[in-house]
Amino acid sequence: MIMKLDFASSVPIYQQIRDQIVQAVAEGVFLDGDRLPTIRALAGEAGINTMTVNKAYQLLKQEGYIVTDRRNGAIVRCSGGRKKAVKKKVEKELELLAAEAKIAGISGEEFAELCRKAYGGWSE
Amino acid sequence: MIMKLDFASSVPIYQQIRDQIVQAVAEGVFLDGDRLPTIRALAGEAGINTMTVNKAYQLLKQEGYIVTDRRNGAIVRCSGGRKKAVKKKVEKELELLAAEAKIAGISGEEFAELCRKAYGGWSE
Amino acid sequence: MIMKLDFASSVPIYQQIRDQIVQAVAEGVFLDGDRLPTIRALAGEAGINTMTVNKAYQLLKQEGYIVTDRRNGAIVRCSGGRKKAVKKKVEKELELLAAEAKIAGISGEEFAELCRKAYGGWSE
Amino acid sequence: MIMKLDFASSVPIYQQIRDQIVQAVAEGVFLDGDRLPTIRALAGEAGINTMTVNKAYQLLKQEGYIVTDRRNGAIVRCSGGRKKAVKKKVEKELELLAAEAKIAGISGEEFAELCRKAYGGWSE
DNA sequence: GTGGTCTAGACCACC
DNA sequence: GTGGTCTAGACCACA
Repeated sequence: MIMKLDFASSVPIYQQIRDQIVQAVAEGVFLDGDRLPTIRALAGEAGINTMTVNKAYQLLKQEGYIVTDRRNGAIVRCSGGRKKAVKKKVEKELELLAAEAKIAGISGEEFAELCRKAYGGWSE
Repeated sequence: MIMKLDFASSVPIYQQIRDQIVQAVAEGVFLDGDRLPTIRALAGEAGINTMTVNKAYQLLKQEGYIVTDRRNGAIVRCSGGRKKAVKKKVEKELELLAAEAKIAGISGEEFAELCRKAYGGWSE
Repeated sequence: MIMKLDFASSVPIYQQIRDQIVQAVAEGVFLDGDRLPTIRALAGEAGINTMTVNKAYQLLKQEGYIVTDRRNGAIVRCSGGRKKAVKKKVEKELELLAAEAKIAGISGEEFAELCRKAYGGWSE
Repeated sequence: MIMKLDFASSVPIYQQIRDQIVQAVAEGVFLDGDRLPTIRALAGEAGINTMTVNKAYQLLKQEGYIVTDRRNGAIVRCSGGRKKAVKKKVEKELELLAAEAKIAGISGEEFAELCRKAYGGWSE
C-alpha cells in the first residue's frame, strides 16, 4: 500500500490517508473482508506517527468502512444502509463543484464527461 | 445576501462564506461586474467579525472570482484562463466523491443524475 | 451453550463470555451446582482460543460465581455475602444509565418499565 | 468543575471524563447552551494531558451531547432523535445489571428502588 | 503480534 | 484566546 501524502497540504494527514483508503476500496484494491495494513506498518512506510494512522482508522471505523477485529486488525467491511447519508453529502459537494466549474467556463458536456470518468464509466 | 453559517461545522466560517458567494455567482445572483456587499455589512448581518469576512474576500480575490477597488469595494470579475486549474481540482474531488458513492451502493445512473442536477441540467 | 460473540466490539471477548454466562445463570439456564461446559468445548464451538475462555472462567471464579474443581471442571456456586458489593456496583452504573436516559428524553415511567422488564417483572 | 478520576481503573480516563460530564448535564449542572470548561483548563486542574480531554470532548461531540463552536469552545447542545438508540443501549445494559443483581440476592423491590433513586424519583 | 491509551510538548488555524 | 493536529515514544490489554 503506497500512500501519497502531501505534508504541505492544509488537508490533515489522517484525512488524506482516509481518502486514499476509501478510493482504494472503491477501486477494488481492497475487497470486503480484506485486511488493511497494520497501523505500525503504514506509519512506518509513510514516515509518520502511529497516532496519526490510528486516527485515520478510527475515522474509517466510525464511517462504517472498516471494523477492527481484535484478532486480525483492521478489516474492510462496508456496512450497508449508509446510501442515504452519502447521497446527501455527495449532492451538497457536487453543487459547489458544479458552481466552480460553471464559472470557470466548463460546459455541461465537459462536466458530464468528468463525472463519467470519475465513476469509471456509466456502464460499469 | 443571506448567509447560512454553521458555527459548529468543521468547515471554517470564511470558507463557508466563500463557498456561498461562489454558488451565488454561478446561479446568477451576482453577475459579472456586480458589487458584493461590503465587508462591514456582511459581518454585521451575519453577526461575525469583519476579519473573517475579509479573509473570505481575500480568498475570492486570490482565486480570481472578484477584484477589489478601494472606491467601489468588491466587484465580481470572473477572470478567464482558470479553466484548466479548476478542471484539475474538480477532477480530483469528483474521484473521491465517486468512490464514496460507489461503496455506498449508488449506481452509475444515480450518480449521473446527481451530477446533472448539481449542474442544473446538461442542456443549459 | 450458544455464545453470541462480536469480534468487532470494543468489549473484550472474555468479558462477553463472562456476561453471557452470568445472564444464563440468572435466567436459570444453569442452576447452582451445575457444571459449565469445559473450556475446551466452549473454545472449540466458538472458534476462539482456550486462553480466552480460561480468562473468562477465572474472572467468574474471582467474582464468586463459580468454583473450579480439577476433577469436575467449573461448577456454578453462587457464594452469598456479595450482595453489598454488587449493590454498590449496580447503583453506580444505574446512575450513568439513568443520566443518559434522562438526556435522551426517556421519562421516568419509561425508564421504570425498562428496569422492570430487565429484571423480569417485580412480582417475581 | 471537579473531576474525580481513578487512574488505576481499567476504564480509560477519557471515558471517565465523558461519563461525569454526561451525569453533570443530566443533573442540571450544565444546561443546554452552557459552555464546558476549556480543554486546557480541565486538563490542567485534573493533571492530565490535553489530548486526553480532547478525546473525551470528541466522544461527547460524536454522541451528540455537545457541539464545538470555533468561537466559544464546547457548548452543551443535546440533540434530539437519539432516544431510540439510547433506549436500546440502556435496555441491554440493564439486562446484565439485573442478572447480576438477581444472583446476588437483590429482590425486585430493592432493584426497583435502586432504579428509582438513580433516576431521581419517578415523579420528577 | 495487534490496536488502544496516554504523555509532554509543540505548532497551526481560526476568530 | 479557542480547539485541531501532530510527534516520538511509552505502556497496556487482548488474543
